Amino acid sequence: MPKYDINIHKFHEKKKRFLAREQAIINSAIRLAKKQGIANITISLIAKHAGIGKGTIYKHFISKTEILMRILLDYENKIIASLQLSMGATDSDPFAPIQLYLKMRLADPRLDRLMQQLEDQLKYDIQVAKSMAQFYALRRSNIASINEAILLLIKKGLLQDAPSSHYYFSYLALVQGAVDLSLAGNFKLDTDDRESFLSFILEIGTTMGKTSS
Amino acid sequence: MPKYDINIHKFHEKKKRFLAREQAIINSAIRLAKKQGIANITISLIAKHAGIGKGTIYKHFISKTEILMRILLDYENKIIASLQLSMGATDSDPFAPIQLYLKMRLADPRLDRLMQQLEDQLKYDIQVAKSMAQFYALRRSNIASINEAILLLIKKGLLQDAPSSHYYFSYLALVQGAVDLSLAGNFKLDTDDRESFLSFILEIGTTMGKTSS
Amino acid sequence: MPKYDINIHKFHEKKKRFLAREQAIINSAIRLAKKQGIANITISLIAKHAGIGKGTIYKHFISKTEILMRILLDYENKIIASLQLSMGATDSDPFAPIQLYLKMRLADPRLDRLMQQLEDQLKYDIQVAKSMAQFYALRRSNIASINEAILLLIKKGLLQDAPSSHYYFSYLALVQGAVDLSLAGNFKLDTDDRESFLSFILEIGTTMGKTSS
Amino acid sequence: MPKYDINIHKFHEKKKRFLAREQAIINSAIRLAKKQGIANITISLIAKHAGIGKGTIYKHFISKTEILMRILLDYENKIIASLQLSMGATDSDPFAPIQLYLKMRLADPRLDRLMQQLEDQLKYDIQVAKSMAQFYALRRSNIASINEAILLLIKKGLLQDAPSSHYYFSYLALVQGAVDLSLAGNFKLDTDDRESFLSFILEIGTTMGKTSS
DNA sequence: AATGAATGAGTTTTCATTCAT
DNA sequence: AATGAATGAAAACTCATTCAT
Repeated sequence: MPKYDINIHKFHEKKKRFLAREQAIINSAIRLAKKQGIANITISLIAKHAGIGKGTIYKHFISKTEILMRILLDYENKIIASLQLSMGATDSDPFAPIQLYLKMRLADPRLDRLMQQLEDQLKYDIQVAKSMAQFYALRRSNIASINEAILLLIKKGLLQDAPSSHYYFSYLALVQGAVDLSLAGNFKLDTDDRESFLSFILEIGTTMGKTSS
Repeated sequence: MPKYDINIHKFHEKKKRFLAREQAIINSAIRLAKKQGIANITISLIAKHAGIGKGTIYKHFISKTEILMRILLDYENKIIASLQLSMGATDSDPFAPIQLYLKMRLADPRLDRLMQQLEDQLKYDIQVAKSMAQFYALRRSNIASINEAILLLIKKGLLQDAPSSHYYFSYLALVQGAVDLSLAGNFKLDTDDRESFLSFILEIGTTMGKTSS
Repeated sequence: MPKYDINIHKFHEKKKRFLAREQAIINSAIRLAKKQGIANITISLIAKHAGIGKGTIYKHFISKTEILMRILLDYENKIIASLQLSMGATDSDPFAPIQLYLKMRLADPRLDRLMQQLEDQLKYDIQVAKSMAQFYALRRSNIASINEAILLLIKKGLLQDAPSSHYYFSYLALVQGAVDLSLAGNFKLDTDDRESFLSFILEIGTTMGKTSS
Repeated sequence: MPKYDINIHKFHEKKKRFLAREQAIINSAIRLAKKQGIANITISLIAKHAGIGKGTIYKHFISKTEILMRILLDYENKIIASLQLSMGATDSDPFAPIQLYLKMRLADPRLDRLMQQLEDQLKYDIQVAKSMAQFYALRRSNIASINEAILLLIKKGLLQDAPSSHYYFSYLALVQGAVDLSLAGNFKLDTDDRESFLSFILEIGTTMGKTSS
């Protein structure tokens, strides 16, 4: 193996480790934020839990706010990626995009809630105004995809004709609400109840307004 | 008028002013938190907006956390009061408690969201553990009321027989979701759309599972 | 004494103490900077030496840089004030403004040098760009005053006709240099030598280019 | 060519490259310090501008302070070297050492000012106390040379009899001042003015106290 | 009783220095 | 030998809380 190959290999190794560490920081931040609330996490804490030094975090993110911003963007990006994938396969199952979207957001309710709080917090931060604009662009794109899927269903006669925004909003209302409930501070659904409840919601979500064909 | 009457009068005046000031502090805190996020409010800011000195706040609350706790408790108390009132009148309209609950929480979505965030933040705070226990007791009481109303509806044949918790959760899911949507950072519903959407949700919320009698 | 008089009195007392403390901060900063170099002073240190808490400093100045900026501006303002005063009295002694300027800057060479370093450091700081512009305006005003005094001397035949800027620069060169020398790290002038040297410089400064009338 | 010759050659090559790199580091540091002030340069920045890695700098200097110390010493050494050279040739032009000294320090005013600031900063640093002692020894040597030149001039009747220290200080005063003025933050001398001003200073510097022979 | 100046514990952030590769 | 990612000590800065007036 010639020398430059070794170097390229090493370079890639390094890059991979760098990215892995970046992810470790984000994961630490998410885990801690989910566990004890955004208000109660510090850079020191994130570093300690990621098993790295405080300074290292600033090699990856220019500020604490940037970390939070990144988490929010990653989440929305992940959704957009999945959604666009399933949008290409509406022939086999025209309900797929909507179900996928519901599932993704219900998969980890605590995480979904965290994103909501991040959005609320970062909304007022001038420092990340540009990134927030980007975030809202992604959000709009996701909404557009869902609307497109709904219009297709209406066109195919699978849903009653109504403003797609009403369907979209109703779906989201259910989902968001289900997310919130899963967290409902106090009385937790046990695993079985939870399962049955979520499938109940999913059923409502996908039958609501369905034509009785 | 004897002297002690004057004193009693003065005392009441004082007490009234004291309570008014306390409410002013809370209102300031709520207004600011709704406007710029919990993360971005300080005691100084609250004091300034309430038109009083920073030190005065500590005559009313022993800590910043206590203020937040108080806001959260007030909200839940307000709901429980209304709910218990309407529970006494299920003869005239057995759906009334449920509709009331939905309406109260949808009345000011931003406020409702604020409460969610307060709950999330205070949940981890040992300092207010006792008050949080009290809060959860209120919450449980509210859930019990709703469940009671649902069971009544089922018993009257107005709802299909199903675990009342499923109904309760579905209602809440819709409400919570509707709240979140009303805030959806980015694309605002204009006033008309908003009206029609909220009534759409209310309709779903109160017809969902209704027997076709 | 009526009540509002007491209040006004108290208000003034408070204000006075506030300003005194502000000056104490600045004095601490100057003393420390003169003693151990700008590079080696911290907010904590300044606070400790001023006998106050760290946080208090931030009630008076929004950042460390602002303190430095303030010191620089104060110095230039003090010079401008004196200079403008003596500009009004050129009838009795037309050399007065120049001598005054020389004396002021030679009065505390270490302080003068500190100002030089502050200027060099703040020059590159965007944060205080506006204040620096103000500083340069003061500086220009001082230069103008000196030039005016020189032109008067030339007009009165007390100085040979030459570009006033040459005189001005030469004066300043001497002064600046004398300042620097007084500090010359290593071998200090003892008090007597110093006296005689400074009067030597002053003499050169005020005779340089004098007509032999 | 025998093998050890090759090795010796290689060794010299290496050594040369090593020294070149060292100079590159110093040059980078100087360039940056002149451009944006001592307070605003970091090791990372120096490394980047020298086109090498941060770690490499520590193969050459044990600390950042050492780099600064080195710059200061290099400057003073350069002056001493030139000065001693011209001291050997006072027969042809007895004013030569003084003129040389003035010229060297006026050649790059910004650099000269940098040295002043370095001196002020390092003066308080225990870490380089020994090097500073060495620096002051060089400085004393330079002063001695100048004094010697002055005494010669007086002995030759080319300068009025006066304490040589007075002449020395006056020269330095002029030079230092001229340096400072050349930098005078604000209003820059344009190239022509600057030329004429510096020669004006040089003239004063070398005629001041000259006997009218 | 009300105030807000003063405080310092606790955060974020910087950067010289180390060290594994 | 050269590198730059990782580090953490040290600095700047914030803000809930106290307390003299």
